[in-house]
Amino acid sequence: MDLKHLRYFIAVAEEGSFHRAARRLCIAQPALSRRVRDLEDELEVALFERSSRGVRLTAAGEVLCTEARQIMAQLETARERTRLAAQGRYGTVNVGLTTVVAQMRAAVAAIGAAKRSVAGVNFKLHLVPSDQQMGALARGEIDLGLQYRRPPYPPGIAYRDLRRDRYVVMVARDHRLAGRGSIRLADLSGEDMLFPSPTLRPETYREMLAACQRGGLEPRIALEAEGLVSMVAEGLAVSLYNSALAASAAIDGVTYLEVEDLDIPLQLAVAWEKSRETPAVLALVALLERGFAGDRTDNHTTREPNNAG
Amino acid sequence: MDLKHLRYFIAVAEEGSFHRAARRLCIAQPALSRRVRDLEDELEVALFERSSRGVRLTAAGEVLCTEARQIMAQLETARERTRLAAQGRYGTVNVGLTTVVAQMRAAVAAIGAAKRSVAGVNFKLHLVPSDQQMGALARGEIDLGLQYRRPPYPPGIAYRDLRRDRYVVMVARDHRLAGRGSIRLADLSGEDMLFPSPTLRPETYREMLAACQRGGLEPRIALEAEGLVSMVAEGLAVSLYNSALAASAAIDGVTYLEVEDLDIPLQLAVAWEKSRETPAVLALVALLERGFAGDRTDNHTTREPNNAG
DNA sequence: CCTGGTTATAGCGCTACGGCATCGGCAGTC
DNA sequence: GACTGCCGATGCCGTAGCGCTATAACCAGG
Repeated sequence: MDLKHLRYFIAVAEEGSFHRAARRLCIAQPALSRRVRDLEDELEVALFERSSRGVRLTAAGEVLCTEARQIMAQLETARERTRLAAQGRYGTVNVGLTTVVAQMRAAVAAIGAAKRSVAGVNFKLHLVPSDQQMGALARGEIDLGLQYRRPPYPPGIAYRDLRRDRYVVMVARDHRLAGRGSIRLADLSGEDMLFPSPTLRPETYREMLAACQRGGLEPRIALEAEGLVSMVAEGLAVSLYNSALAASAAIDGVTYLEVEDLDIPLQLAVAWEKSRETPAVLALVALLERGFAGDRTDNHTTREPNNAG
Repeated sequence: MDLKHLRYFIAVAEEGSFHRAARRLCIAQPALSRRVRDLEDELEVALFERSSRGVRLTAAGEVLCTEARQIMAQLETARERTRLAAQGRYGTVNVGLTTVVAQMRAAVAAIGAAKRSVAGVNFKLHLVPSDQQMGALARGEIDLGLQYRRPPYPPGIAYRDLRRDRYVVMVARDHRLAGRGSIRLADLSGEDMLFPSPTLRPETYREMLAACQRGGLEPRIALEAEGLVSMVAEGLAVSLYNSALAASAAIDGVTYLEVEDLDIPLQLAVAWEKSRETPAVLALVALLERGFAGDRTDNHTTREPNNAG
């Protein structure tokens, strides 16, 4: 079954005549007769009742006619959508984000804005851990990755830094340090700590350990895990925490403290593979940049008030 | 855009490799490369990112792939439905009925039963006056006609008689003849009558007039129209009426009487064009025959009680 | 009976497609 | 670092499908 055959068939059905249809299609009538006959032979179904003064659709022909019209329409939309997709104005953009980013209002808001502003493009979100995002980008599993990461990036990957955050320390509300507002690393001596895992996140682990030691702190690692607020609330440990999430994570029983001498920047960035850079991707990048424009730099200096009780 | 191209494209997309796709399609790899390139040239869009170790869909390719798959699926259903339609197990059967038939429970019930029993077939009803049904059948506007009619039928038309009815006389409830149960034509002398129109229904008119004259009645024609029950109720005229509808038409203020010496049979029949006879048509015919099996013959002898008060 | 309309059939030429042989690029291996 | 496989692209040739013209067969209306 060839599309040309269907086109021809529709023309004959609409004109009710091989002659007129042939004229409309700009081909000769015999050729048209043959092609329609071919279609009937292939389907083993009579599509027209022929008479000496024109043709009429059979019941089967009637059905095929509506079906064929639908197929033609769908073909047209396929063409259209493919073209739009090439311009990044249609299709699906797969966005990978870490659990931390997924909890950030600004990031989610920017994606929502993109969805509305780039009509026809569906942004599909996937939770992808930081350490897997570059691989996922390379394999094409995601088109865009949102994570906390600093250069270097692998070759072929483009990125934009969006915003810098800092580490704070999350402690139980009745902890001896609660209410201090800000501390130094050395103040955490003797505390059980939640700490990045050296196997899951070796870079972060090394960096963090080095920073602690620079600040005169040999951390006592209670658990190689992060973000377990309930453990902090129970007073089982203190935990380093992303300042961007500290306020929203400050559930009952915990509060957070600034750390004056912890100088590890947390860089939120968006990355994509240059070869898969489409207008839709760039649009989302631009929206993200705009969404985070207010807090591009580390806002150590403009610290917001501690919301601890 | 050729279906063959789309098939090829889908194969390459699914296999992620021209070589493997070519093997699956049983063609050589170079031919496949060319055809996919043709498709890309036509759409002016890159569908694959080629590398020395395989290919990967671009965003546009991703979109076209899902679209193409849908088109293929729809093509398959088109094939399927066309075949089914040829067997009369799919599609639309246009049924023409007169207003009188449309008021008959048994006819409507049979069509409903057909709708349920022949899944996939949609029975579409059209009100078509008796005198236009043969033309509509010939022009293919309807596939099946239900009307009161006796042979002869035009050539090429098949039919089945379904049931015979008779004429009764509808009179106002306070009419001098009301309560008589049955009368003779001569009893209607001097009555104003509703009578078939000689222009709209010449056959019926002639037949009816002849029958009246045979019965010794020279009808006084008040209006060339039928079925105007409210006129009868107001006592402005009496009217001949189809016995099948007399009971249901006996609204407040009217009743009906048998006419002993009016021997014009009312033959309910279903007709169709032999050349457009499909299993769906035959199925509906069979269901209609079954639905009317109980009253195939004129039931003059088994007259049901007059429901007039 | 002829004329003008319809669709179907026959024979010819071109285009598009598929086949084979080969080239060029990249990765893993010895 | 050359070698070997595996990949997609390119060049060239034969063929099958499609459209063309000419013509037949059929039917209705003048």
